[in-house]
Order: sequence, then C-alpha cells, then structure tokens
Amino acid sequence: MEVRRDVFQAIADPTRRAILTMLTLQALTPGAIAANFNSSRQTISKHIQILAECELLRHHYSGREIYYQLNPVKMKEIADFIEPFKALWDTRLNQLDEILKQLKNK
Amino acid sequence: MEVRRDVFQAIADPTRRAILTMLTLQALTPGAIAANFNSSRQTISKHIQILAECELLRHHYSGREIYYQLNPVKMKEIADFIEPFKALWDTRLNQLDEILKQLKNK
DNA sequence: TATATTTGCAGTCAAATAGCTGCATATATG
DNA sequence: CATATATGCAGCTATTTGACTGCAAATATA
Repeated sequence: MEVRRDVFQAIADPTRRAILTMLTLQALTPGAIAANFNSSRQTISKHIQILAECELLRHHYSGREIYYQLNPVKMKEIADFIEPFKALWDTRLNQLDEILKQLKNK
Repeated sequence: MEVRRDVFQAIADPTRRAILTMLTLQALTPGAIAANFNSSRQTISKHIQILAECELLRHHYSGREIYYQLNPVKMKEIADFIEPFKALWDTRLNQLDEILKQLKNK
C-alpha cells in the first residue's frame, strides 16, 4: 500500500471523498470523523493518512487531539485535469442550444 | 477486477487519464491508442473497456475497426464533486487578493 | 499517581487491480 | 479461398488496496 499516491488515487475511494466533503464545513479530529462511518477508527485513520500524504489535508495539534482540515487548493489539480473536457461538453451544450433556437424560429 | 466501476476509479489510473486526454483531439481505434504506450495491446484494450463501462467513452464500428470517442459530459460528475471545493479555494485566493491590495495601499 | 482517552503504527488477510499471454472471431486483402 | 490484420475475451500472476486487530505513546482527568 505504498506506491501510487496522488490526488486522483486519493479521491477514487468513496469513503475518502466523504471525508473530504465532511471537512468542507469545519476541521475535525480523526475520532469525530470516524464516528460518522461504520468502519473501524483505524481504518478511517488510514484514509486520513492517505489524504494527508497527498496534501489534500493539513493538520494542527490541540493537546492530544489532532484537527484535520481541508487544503482545497490541492483539489485544483483535479480541476486542471477536467478543464479541457469542460470546454468539450460546454461546446456540445451550446450546439444543443443552437439547435433548440433554430427549432423555435421555425 | 469486477466490482467498483465509477468515474472516480476510472480516472485514478494514469494510463486511463492519458487515453482520455488523447481522445480530446479525435476518435481513435484501440490499436492506434495502444501504439502510444509501452504496455501490450490487450492491456490498453482492458483500460478502454473500463472507460467504456463507466460511459466515459462511446464507440462506433467501421468495418473491423472500432473507433472510440470521448463522452465528455460524463466527466461532469467529477466537476460536480469538485465544485464545492472550488468555492473554498476561490475564497482563499480572494482573501489573498485582499491582503495584497491592503499591502499596496500602505 | 493511576486511569481513561485520543491517536498512530505494525501486522494480517481477502479482494481488487493491472499487467501479461494465448486464443477465438470478424473483416480486409492478396 | 488463403492469409493478414483488428479486436475482444479468458485465464494467470504479482502487487496494491482496504478492511481488520493489537499495541504503544502521549495527553487528560480523577
């Protein structure tokens, strides 16, 4: 479980996507995050580690607690990959708009 | 290799991302796609199947050749996931802008 | 100080992944 | 019709994944 570790691999897992979404609202401790899942605390902790390793999460200590928070900028790597495709589907939608307009004019 | 099969899992593999990018320009046959990689034709073909299964690719026949083309709209699922995070990193960038403006004014 | 809580790390295991080869099928081409 | 080309499918294998449990360390709390 030690080789590929990038943003794309990180968001491939639905549990990890849920964790990311959960952290859009506020920073949380591993315990608090794990409380929302059926999996064991250690399993969730491992997911958190993976997210942290590829810098999707940052953390800061507060006594024995560790608060994990989003690093949303890192998500930009995914947005950058999507961007060129976005242009393509926009084009298709625009073409559809054109067709609809022409139909209306008839 | 038969269970999870969604867009996020599909783009987790770098080879599959390369295939998708390759197909932004034009529809291609499996043979033509495979020619761009070091992996075997069958291996690339399997990646194509995976992309097709989750509807990221469509295909049409031309004699014995099969042309695969992008279905960019399907990529929107990823964009939709990214969207809320985009707001967050935009906020941070905007805040940075504010700070820079204030520094300039001093 | 003794005990409880929060967390990370190491180890195990079944299932999934991604690569390979071999073979069958369908369509061009000579 | 015989051969070459394009493709998909089945089966094998090493590696990776994601789940689990157990344990150690650090910090609160009684």
